[in-house]
Formats: sequence, structure tokens, C-alpha cells
Amino acid sequence: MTTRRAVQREQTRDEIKAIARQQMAEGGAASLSLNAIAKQLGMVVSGLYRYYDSRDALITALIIDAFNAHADAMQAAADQYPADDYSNRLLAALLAYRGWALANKAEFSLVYGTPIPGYVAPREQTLPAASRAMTVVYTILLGADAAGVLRPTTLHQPPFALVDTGVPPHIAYIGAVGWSRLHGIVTLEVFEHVQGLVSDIDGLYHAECLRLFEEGGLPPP
Amino acid sequence: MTTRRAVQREQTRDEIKAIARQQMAEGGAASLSLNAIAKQLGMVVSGLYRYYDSRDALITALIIDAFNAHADAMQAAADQYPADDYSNRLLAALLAYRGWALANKAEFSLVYGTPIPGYVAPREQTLPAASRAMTVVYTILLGADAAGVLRPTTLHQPPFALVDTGVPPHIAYIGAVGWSRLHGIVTLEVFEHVQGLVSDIDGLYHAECLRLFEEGGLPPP
DNA sequence: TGTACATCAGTGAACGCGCGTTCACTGATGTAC
DNA sequence: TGTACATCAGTGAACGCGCGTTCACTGATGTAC
Repeated sequence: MTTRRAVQREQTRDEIKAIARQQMAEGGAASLSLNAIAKQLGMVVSGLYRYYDSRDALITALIIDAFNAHADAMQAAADQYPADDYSNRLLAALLAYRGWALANKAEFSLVYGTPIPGYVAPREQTLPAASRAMTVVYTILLGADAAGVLRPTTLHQPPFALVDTGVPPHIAYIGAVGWSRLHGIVTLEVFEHVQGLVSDIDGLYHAECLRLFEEGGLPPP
Repeated sequence: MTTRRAVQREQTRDEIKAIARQQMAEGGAASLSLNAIAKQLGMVVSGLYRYYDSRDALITALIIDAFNAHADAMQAAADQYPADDYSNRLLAALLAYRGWALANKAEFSLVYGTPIPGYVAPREQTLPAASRAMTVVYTILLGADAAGVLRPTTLHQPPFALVDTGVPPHIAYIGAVGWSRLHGIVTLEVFEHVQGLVSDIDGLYHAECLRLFEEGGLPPP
């Protein structure tokens, strides 16, 4: 039974990440510093190396966590509605995309903003988590399509080349268009570029969501 | 005649910015360092303070330059077409938005990505330059509207609140929707998130541009 | 249940590094007369 | 055109700071018998 020490260890790993997240929330994603984390943890900085091999390893863990938390938020929002209520599930997931980003701006920046100088993400580690958010949306759309709820529209015939990820092209097309549109609003909002132009960003986001339902052929909720 | 020294001075200021841009292009926007710039310039680091009051002052200058260069690229692209060829002028400007961003990824990140930790942009200095890109688009749309080329569509009645910037709401609405949509594609592309999903990003961008023409009521070129 | 040993969490000192900023200085370029 | 002085570009040393990482260490917690 190695349990007790292992549990403690896992707790400390989590605590380190929690403090890192908190400090990122205060000073921005790029202000991450092992020294500052150790100080707040009440531990000497070299002690952190018992838990993470290096600063980069910690960043990677934070990135994976962020992707997962983002996807989890979307999934949880969708799950508030019954399995066959595709429209409400999708809208909830889309709103959660923005909601999580605004509630966790630093983590959103860490993942979708300027890369941290000197750090390169190990793709094979981060990619599975990174694609989860998209999978949440695909799953809902695939369900709707299988149930015959997804009306074919012009947005089902991609006029450009998509990467084959196993998802049927007409679903992938809606996904790509929807993601880029909504992501645009969210990035501009998180980095405060659109506030001088649109006062009701919530309204803009909703309007774009509804247009996506219409263009994608799913009845709006 | 203070000219000679003044000219030299202006040249050195430009050279400092050029080196800064080059180093940002190599190491990312956040890797900006006065020491590194001075070394490459062949000058001792304290000498830089003859030209910029501080690191932050240099960053501000670079940000203003980036906004201006971006808007200039859009304006120049539009100006390849006659003043009354609104459709081609607009499309050229929109394509230049992405083109400049891809050709100047570091400057784009500096301006639209995660803010540099410890630096806060003095809004009153950067705002005029920041709004220029949007002005290029507005001007074309206003011209088209005045010439009666802009067909009224549903995208002319904003279902949400816009900030009054002196631009008529129906124009501002098209601007906000178009900007956020296209910006989304460009950010995802610059930070390499969409490459695993869409292989022909050029095609996606064009398709979205054309949809904006249709929705906005301007005949596609 | 008790002892002998192994594992491992956390310490503390030290490493070399790069950072932005200051200050008194030298020597060249410019201005005033 | 020539001299006296002011301006200013660039130097070099020093400042204090925070950074990530290493290493030999102590002492507590766990395991084997």
C-alpha cells in the first residue's frame, strides 16, 4: 500500500497547478514562475522538482488541464438537456465555449494566445486534449444528423479541402466555420479589442450562434 | 538647421524598431529585449535610452507601427482598384487583413495576442492607430452605401447594442460581424490551431468573405 | 509488535544568466558670434 | 572663416532583481522481515 504518500503527492501536484493558475490569472499567462509558485506554496523552489521535471513540464500539464476543463465545461452545459434535444445541447455547448473563456481568461490565453517564449508544446501530449472541445460539438451534430434533424444546406458542401479526421465532411465543414466565427468574437473580447465597437457582445455572440443554426440546418432552440 | 543630427536620430530610431521586429519574428513577440537589440545594433544597451525612454516606450512604438502597417496594407490593397469598384476594393482589403497577419505573425501577436506581462498599452496613444483598419473597411462600405450599391439585408438591423462611433449602425453591424468572423480564422491560423482541421485555409477564408458579401448585400466581385 | 533498511519530501546553498535602468564620463557634432 | 561654448550620441561600470536548474543534505514516512 503506497497509497498515503501517493495521495499526498497527487494533492501537492494539484496544489502547484492551482497556484500557477491563480498567478496566471493575476499576471497573465506568460508571468508563470516557479519561484513565485514555490514562495506562495511555502516551499523552497528546488522542492518543486519533486513534482514536475521542469518549468516546461508544468506548463504542459497546465495546457492539458485547460483544454480538458474547456471541453468539460461544454460537455456539462450540453448535458443539462436530454440526449435527443440536439438544438439546446448545441447552443449550450457553444455558449459554454465563450463562458469558460471569459471566466478563465489566463488559461484561455495560455492555450489560444501567443505561445510562451522558449516553450514548445509537445503536440503528442497536448493534441488529444486540444481536440476534445471540437469532439463535443461533432458528437451533437452527428447525433442530430443520424436522427434526421439536420436539414441539408449549402453549408454542407465544403468548397475547400478539409483534413480527414474521421468526421464526415459536411459535419466537419459546419464545425470549422462555426468554430472560427465564434472563436473570433471570443478572442477579440478576451483581449479587449471589440469593446470599443460592440457594447452588447453577448448579443453579438447569440446572433452569430443563431445564424449558425440557420446556415447549418439545425432548427434553433 | 538641426537637420543632420535629427535625420540621423530618426534613422537610428527606425533601425532599433527594425531590429526589434526581426527579433520578435524569430523568438516571438514576448521575447523583446533591450539588451539583445543593443547587441545586434552594436551599441551598448544604455545608449538605447537616448532613443526610447524605456522598454515600454519602445513596445508602444512597435504596437502603433504594427496597427498602422496593418491598415496601410489593407488600404494599399484596396487602392489597386478604382474608387467606385467597391466590391473588389473590399475583397482586396479583407484578403490583405489575413495576408499581412501571416506575413508578420510576431507583430500580429504583439497587437492581437496575449499582452506582454508587465506592460500596459497607453490607450490614448494606441487607439487611433488601432481603429484605422476598421476605418478602411467602413469607408468602402459607406461609399458603396452612398452609391446605392449596398442592398439592404437582415445584416443591416443589429439585434444588439453597438457603440456609437459616428458610423451608421447598419454599417457598424456588418463591420463587427465581418471582423470577428475573419479575425477568428486568422488567429486560429497564426497560432496553428486550425491546421489539423482545415488543409485549405485559404479556401475557408475566401468562402467566408463571399458569404459576408452576400449577407451584407454587396454584390460579390 | 519491533527492528533495519529503503524511499522520498523538502531544505539550503550555489550556479550562471539575462533583464531594465541609473549615472558620470568622453568626444564628436552643432550653434552663436 | 575662426573661435568659444552648448548640445548630444554613445561608453562603461554598476545597481538589484528574478529566473530555472543542480546538488548534497536531513529527517520523516514507508516497507520487509
